[in-house]
Amino acid sequence: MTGPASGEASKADLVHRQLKEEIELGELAPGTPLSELWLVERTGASRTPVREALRRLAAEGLVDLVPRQGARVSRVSLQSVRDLFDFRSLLEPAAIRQATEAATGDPELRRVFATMRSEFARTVRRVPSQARSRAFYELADRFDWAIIGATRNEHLRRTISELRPHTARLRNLSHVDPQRVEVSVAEHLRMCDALLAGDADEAAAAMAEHLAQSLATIFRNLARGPAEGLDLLG
Amino acid sequence: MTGPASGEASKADLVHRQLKEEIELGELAPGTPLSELWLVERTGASRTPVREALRRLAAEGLVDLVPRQGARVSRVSLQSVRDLFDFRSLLEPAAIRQATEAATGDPELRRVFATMRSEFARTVRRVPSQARSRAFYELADRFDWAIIGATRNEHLRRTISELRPHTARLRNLSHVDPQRVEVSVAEHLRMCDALLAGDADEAAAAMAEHLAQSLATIFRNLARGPAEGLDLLG
DNA sequence: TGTATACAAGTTGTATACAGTACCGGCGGC
DNA sequence: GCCGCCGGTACTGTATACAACTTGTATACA
Repeated sequence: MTGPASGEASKADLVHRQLKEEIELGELAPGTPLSELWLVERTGASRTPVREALRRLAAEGLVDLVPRQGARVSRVSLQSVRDLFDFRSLLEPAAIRQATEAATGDPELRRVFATMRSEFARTVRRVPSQARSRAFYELADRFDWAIIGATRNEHLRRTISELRPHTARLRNLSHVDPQRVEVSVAEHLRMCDALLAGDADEAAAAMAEHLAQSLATIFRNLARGPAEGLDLLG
Repeated sequence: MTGPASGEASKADLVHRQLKEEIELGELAPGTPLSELWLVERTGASRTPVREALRRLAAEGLVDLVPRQGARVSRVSLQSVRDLFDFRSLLEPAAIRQATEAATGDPELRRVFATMRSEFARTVRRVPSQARSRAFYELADRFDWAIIGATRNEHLRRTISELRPHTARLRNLSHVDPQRVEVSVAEHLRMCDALLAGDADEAAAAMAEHLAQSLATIFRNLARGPAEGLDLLG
């Protein structure tokens, strides 16, 4: 077999997606060596698509590629976490600003966010605390994607999208803080309210606050508990 | 020959760099089809490194890659220009802000920018207007790189760097406006002064103003003159 | 014992052969 | 005359063979 069928995904796409997911979930821990031959055995594809997948992951920053030496799952340092959140704090407030403006003139989009707002509220009220964090993160993901989707600027959209796997990985590598979920729901409600009210400044401020709180929580947890899979370099 | 010598660049790197430069300079016009075989003939490398170079260029947005169809030099629309400058207006003020803060505590860095400031001033005073625009753009490039280099945040640095080829290409595809150069020098002087004075807000404002003026000039020129190599879709 | 060197294993970088698809032309039917 | 079918061509996607480099280890030597 050599060519992929008509509209289907190429093997390079499949390998790329699989590895990306495994890195996100932490199944492939930071620092894990990724030999091309090993991935060939593992995925069933040949070296060419494996190579392409690795290069793509390297471009996204999920893999560190040393020229004549090989690839490893990229490591996570305190500095990299700071950098990530600083950068998100620059981009995502701008994105929610654009989304707010887009929603102002688009009833359909408003409905989407209104629905999400009620879902956030329900998450706090009705979902048992056991399953709450999972439900919340799923919902928060959808919220983020809705923001991204409502972002007009192509570059902004792409750049934020490429940051998401890093954020997700960070969440999966560290422990979930149940208390954090409660507060984070409130932050999302604030964002929804501002967005639905058409108040772009307030929405942006709410997003900035949300990111600052997320970062603070991560750092608190790291200082307290063990840093599973994290390198404490910075 | 198969492996690259010790510290040398791989063929994929070479092809990538060569194509990037040709696209930047406009020698490969937007929309030009880039068949792998054609590039093999043209560069002397085999398909594997050529493929890798194409994928990399696609990731940078310099090439449009249609799955079973091939690659073309990416097209430039009015919308893409707007998007590019809107995005730069988000990133680069933040970058010069960081650079300003970095320079405050780093005499060596201050010296670099001080030197550049005087070079900008000299460009206006002494360089004959014939060679002025070339000298100016070279200097402006160095200025931009200095800003990028002084940027602490890894993501910010990388993202701005990836935007630069697009900006450069735009400049090379459109006609240079000698009047614009005069004004742009003044804008750069303002940025230098603010940076050296340690006034991050003013530096950021100056950068925003500079970008807005650049965009306005481009649009004015496009409305007036012919749009060489540009698709007027947006 | 410490250092330098040669060897071996494993890895990536590259070239190339093969398989399957999309596009383009001409031809026949309606 | 127009539309749909069909083959040829050129291309991409994939697999694999080969060459060169890097690293680690064992050995010889000072």
